[in-house]
Amino acid sequence: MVLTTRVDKVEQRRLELAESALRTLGDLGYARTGLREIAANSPFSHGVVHYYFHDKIELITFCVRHYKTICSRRYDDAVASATTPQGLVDDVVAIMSRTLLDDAALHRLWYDLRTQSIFEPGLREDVRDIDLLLQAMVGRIVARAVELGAGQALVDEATAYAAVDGLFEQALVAASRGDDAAQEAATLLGRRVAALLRSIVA
Amino acid sequence: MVLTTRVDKVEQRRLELAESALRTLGDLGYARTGLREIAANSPFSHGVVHYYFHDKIELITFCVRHYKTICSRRYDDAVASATTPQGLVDDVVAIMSRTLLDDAALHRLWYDLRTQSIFEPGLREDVRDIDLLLQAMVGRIVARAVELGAGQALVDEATAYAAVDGLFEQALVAASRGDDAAQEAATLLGRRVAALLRSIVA
DNA sequence: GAAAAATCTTGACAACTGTCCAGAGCGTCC
DNA sequence: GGACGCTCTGGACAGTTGTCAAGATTTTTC
Repeated sequence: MVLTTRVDKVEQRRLELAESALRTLGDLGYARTGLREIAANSPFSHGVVHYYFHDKIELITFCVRHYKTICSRRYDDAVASATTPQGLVDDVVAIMSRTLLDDAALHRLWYDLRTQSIFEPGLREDVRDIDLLLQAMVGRIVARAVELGAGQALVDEATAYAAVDGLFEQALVAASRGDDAAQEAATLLGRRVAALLRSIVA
Repeated sequence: MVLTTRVDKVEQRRLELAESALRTLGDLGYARTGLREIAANSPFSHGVVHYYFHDKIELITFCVRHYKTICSRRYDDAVASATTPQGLVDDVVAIMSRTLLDDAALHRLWYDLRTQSIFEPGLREDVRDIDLLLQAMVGRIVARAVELGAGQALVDEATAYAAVDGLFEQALVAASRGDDAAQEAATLLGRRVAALLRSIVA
């Protein structure tokens, strides 16, 4: 596709800047991330940010929206291909432990921005959208476990999501203490999510 | 106790400033809270902060330590006085829903600072201490439920804490959307924590 | 009551922030 | 070739930040 309209090129630049912003936010956190730092992690100078985005908030919002396209379908293959409840839990837990280690910056960014949304109303709607997407993701896992005969769901979708999410955030905080701690956190996360899932669908 | 040593007075000033910092941080969030704003919410001027604290980090750290003395014993009475598993869960859930509404700023601050600790190593140890304290708090609730004949614990203490904490954070984020949303979040939180507790100790 | 010490205010500093803008560089079209 | 529009740079702006220090004020000590 050589034919790139002007609109396409603009959208591509916005994506480039968003990727750079995601990297920077995941590294430094929202409180310490400035527009210049984001631009420094991109091929452009700091002025260009305001050429493609009206606001800092608009850029961050764009980032958060971009994030959801990366995350929310992560377990779909495992859900589709599982044949036993045991196998489903094993696969899900393996993916979760791996993404904790591989995509740590992305996850750090997500929890940071979700917390920021408490103080910054401009972020709330987008954060809420993603939360619902992630909740549906967990819901599909639970529903599939029920379908495979693991039992019945003892809590609703929102409760299951919040509980699993709590475990993931706990692991992410623990993983920030260093490489060894991250490895251990990933192992514990796997065990704990498995135990929890078996408790809430039985 | 009229006899106040010099050390006592210093400690009292540090507490006053910490209280003001807790208020400000809970209102504005870590990213938007400056030393001048903290001082403005206290009877002192901004320069005095560096008279009692070497650093901004030292002040924040002191705040976090102060926070733990407020929070970690919140459910002890309910745990001690409960006579049935049902009654225990009801009491705990009632306290939790109430503190979500009454101490929202304090809880906002806690989740904000815990996330900041991912990016700011200077906060990690204190945050970890509090996390362990809160975990023990949840552990006492679960252990008491078992003691009262609710069944056996299906997950370990850390898992139970992370799951309940996930529900609480979910409710806090939802509560930030306004007064009506906060009321609904408190109700849902109660129902969900009760359902979760009954699932993990059965 | 004077001297000394502790406490607090005020203003300054360098560094940083988000935002904006004048102009340079560029390719495209008449 | 000249004019035009899109893209990007780099600097400037007003405001904020954490930090510090000189001096005023209060409290303590002798």
